[in-house]
Amino acid sequence: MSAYDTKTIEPKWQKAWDEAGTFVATKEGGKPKYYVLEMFPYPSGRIHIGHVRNYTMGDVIARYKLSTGHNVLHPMGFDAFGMPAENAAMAIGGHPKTWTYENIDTMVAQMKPLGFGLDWSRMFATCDPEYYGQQQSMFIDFLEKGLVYRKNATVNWDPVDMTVLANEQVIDGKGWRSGAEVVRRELTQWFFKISDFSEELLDAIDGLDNWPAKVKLMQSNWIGKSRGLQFSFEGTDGCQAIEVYTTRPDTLMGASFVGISPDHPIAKELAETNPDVAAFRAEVAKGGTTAEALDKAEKLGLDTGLKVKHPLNPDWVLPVWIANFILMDYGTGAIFGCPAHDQRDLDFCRKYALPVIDTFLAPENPMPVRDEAFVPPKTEKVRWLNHFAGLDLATGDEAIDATIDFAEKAGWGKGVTNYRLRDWGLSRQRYWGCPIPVIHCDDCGVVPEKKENLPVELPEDVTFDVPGNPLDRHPTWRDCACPSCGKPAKRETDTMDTFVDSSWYFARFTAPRATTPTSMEDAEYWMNVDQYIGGIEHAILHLLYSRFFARAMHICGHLPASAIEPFDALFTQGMVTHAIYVTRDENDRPVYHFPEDVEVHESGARLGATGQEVEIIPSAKMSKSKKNVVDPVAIIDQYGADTARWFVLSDSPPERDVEWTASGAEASAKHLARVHRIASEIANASDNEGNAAEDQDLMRATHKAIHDVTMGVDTFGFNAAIAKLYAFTNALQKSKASTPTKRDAAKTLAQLMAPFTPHLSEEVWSMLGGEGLIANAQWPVADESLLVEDTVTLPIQINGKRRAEISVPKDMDKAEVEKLALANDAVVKALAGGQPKKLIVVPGRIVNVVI
RNA sequence: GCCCGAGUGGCGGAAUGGUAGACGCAGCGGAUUCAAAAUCCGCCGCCCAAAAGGCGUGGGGGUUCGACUCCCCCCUCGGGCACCA
Repeated sequence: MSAYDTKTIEPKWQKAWDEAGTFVATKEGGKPKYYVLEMFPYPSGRIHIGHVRNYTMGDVIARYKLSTGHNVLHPMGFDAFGMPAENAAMAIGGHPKTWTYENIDTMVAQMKPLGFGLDWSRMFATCDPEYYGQQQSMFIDFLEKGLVYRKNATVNWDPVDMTVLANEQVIDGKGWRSGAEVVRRELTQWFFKISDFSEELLDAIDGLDNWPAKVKLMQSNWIGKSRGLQFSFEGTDGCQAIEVYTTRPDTLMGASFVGISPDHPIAKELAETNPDVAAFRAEVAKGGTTAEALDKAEKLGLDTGLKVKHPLNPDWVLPVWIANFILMDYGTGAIFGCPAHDQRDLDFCRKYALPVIDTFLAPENPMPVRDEAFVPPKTEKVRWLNHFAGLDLATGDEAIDATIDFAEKAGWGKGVTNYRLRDWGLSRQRYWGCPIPVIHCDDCGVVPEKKENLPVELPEDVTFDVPGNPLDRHPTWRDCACPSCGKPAKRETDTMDTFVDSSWYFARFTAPRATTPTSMEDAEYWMNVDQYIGGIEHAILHLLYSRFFARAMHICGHLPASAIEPFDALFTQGMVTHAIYVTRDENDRPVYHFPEDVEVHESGARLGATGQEVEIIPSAKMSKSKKNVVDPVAIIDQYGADTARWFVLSDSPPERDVEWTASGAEASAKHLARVHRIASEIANASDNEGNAAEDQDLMRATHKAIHDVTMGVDTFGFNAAIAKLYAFTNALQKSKASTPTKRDAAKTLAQLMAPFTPHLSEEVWSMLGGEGLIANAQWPVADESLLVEDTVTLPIQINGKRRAEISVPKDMDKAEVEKLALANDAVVKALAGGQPKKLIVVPGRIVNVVI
């Protein structure tokens, strides 16, 4: 009997699949298609155990669908542009391109031994000029269709390094390298008009039936549709009118100030002549640009001295303040503050001694507001005080509607629908990204590059010894002739956000070598992605941008109308987490360490090499930059790919995060060896006559396993499917059935395991005389008649607590069950001669006696 | 700060509103062995000497004959917050 030797088995079957072209996607045979896609990886250097988990899930689906008669597309590529490559070039020298392609080679070499059923012939990286050239071509199409434009937007500016920083490069409001206080600065940047699609993107969420509800909810909230009132506060002498947007117009009588954003045109204008305003704007421009930073920053205001008139009473004037919590991008960049019914406004008014005016009170317990704003749900009735639209007892929602009506009729305001969703800024002042294919000409303005000159390739002769974008200081690349008039002009030196790269790769996989962005014929056949798998961290940005992009691509003729929602079903897998180990350098900046370099004891953790004490930060998503990654290569080396694949899907439900622990892989390896051993014994056993009852039992167990495992795979219950496979293996091992029945059962076991442990399954299949490759064998179908049990065990509860059980025929009628239950010892004892208050019989389920 | 999730034995976790803890790990006991590894068999939520019984799904309330599951409040942890990918 041969041992379970993964080092010979696994390469053998990988070669067999390769030679048979098992996983090369084709459109032939008139079979239904199935497109399964896992979010493609960033080539950080080496794969980690989270990648293995993610791609194994996709592979289980891909192999299962192949065996249920589908033409399967299961591709792989790399999201290869981005900051880490430039950081590596800065830190260790070399070129981002070299670093990136070497990483890709390494990762492919690590993925191949895992035996994923991928169509490697379709692989590409987004930094391939063939890919980003097509992206540039689409950018030009988008420009023609008015889907791209330029405007000013704020960036994190490092005044020492004289460069733009990413949010993650701003630590506590300071630049990560220079340590200088970051300031917000405006630059002219490129934007996609995603906001034109707000309503459509929101509406279409309803149709995403196979998306997780939480993702749909997150996207809805992100788009943030609101209805409110837009109107102007007339200025008094010297002040222009200020247009505001409010979602609570009903509280207008509670207004105590008008607030404008520090970036509001009026604030900017004032700053030119008023040094206090200029100083205030400079002060609040410190720190990062993130919503979180702005939200958490201390609320600061400055009285401009300007006054405006209340729209309902021209004698009532309100002061105009500049406040740092008002965003220029949302609404009109100006608000009125109603402290009685908004906690932030209340804090602001208490801080700056502005009045607080109640506009409504709780019907019972009508207490005026002191230090806590009164903000009941908008569906709750409240008592209005002198409401201008004549309301007395009404809900917030009713009051808002009535107010908008009132203002529209009176002609001083109009109801407006607003969205929180902002246009997508795609400009990046960095080298390692897709160049934006436009040229700036003094005479012609912004001119797109001619399509025949695409791709606009990145120049290779660049260095990263100076901060900033090397494209900016590369005259021979930057200087060019205007495509329109031929005069000397300059190329755009901004590159695209890497989210652009990942917003259409799924479409490119359908025709990865096409000389246009997509091929309609292939897109029509393969789109949509039937099952998309990726991390919940992409719930909003990547998935929303992709939904926008598919629409934009359709408008430009690159995708059929049927593909504007590109992902039919979405599954968000949990992350593999691990503690982070960190020490501090001489400047108190964090230095991260790999788990294998750290020795963890009960008393604490130390660096293996130096014994230096290490701080342990609780588990977080595995990330190369934090070095809390586990390399699967050692596990594959020691136990084989199937063990790694089996292990990452067993135990934890796929949607949940898992904390990585090294123990447990061995147990998986033992189980697979046991399956191999059982199968070998059965393969070598001579035919015999078992007894009929044993045969019947094993057949029932087999069909139960087919049913349960199929359901598990269909519903992403991989851990549950694996538990059933354990149970079935136990049943097979203990069975006294005849050899032919056992052989059939073992072949079925191999088939059911094949999506998870394809190499072992092929081996067992061939050992037992299975025909051809198990990868191509038809998935087994459960015989319903073998699934039903004749008798069922009914638990008997007394007052909801289980006290006994009875065994009854499956279809025994209710009255009979009641009789049996009342005759049960435990029930008789509990009743003590009395009558039950209530008797509940759920046929086939449970009996509950209420006493 | 705002939006979205998750929390069940020593551990990973199972459970259409119907027997809480399937399956696996660890642990304990046994068989086999000169011995060990491997393998096989059994036990295994907590309290109680055991039985009977009681308690038990992050905490507190509620709905229900019956709640891990539904509702309300709270705690802790995780994800996202538009330039990490």
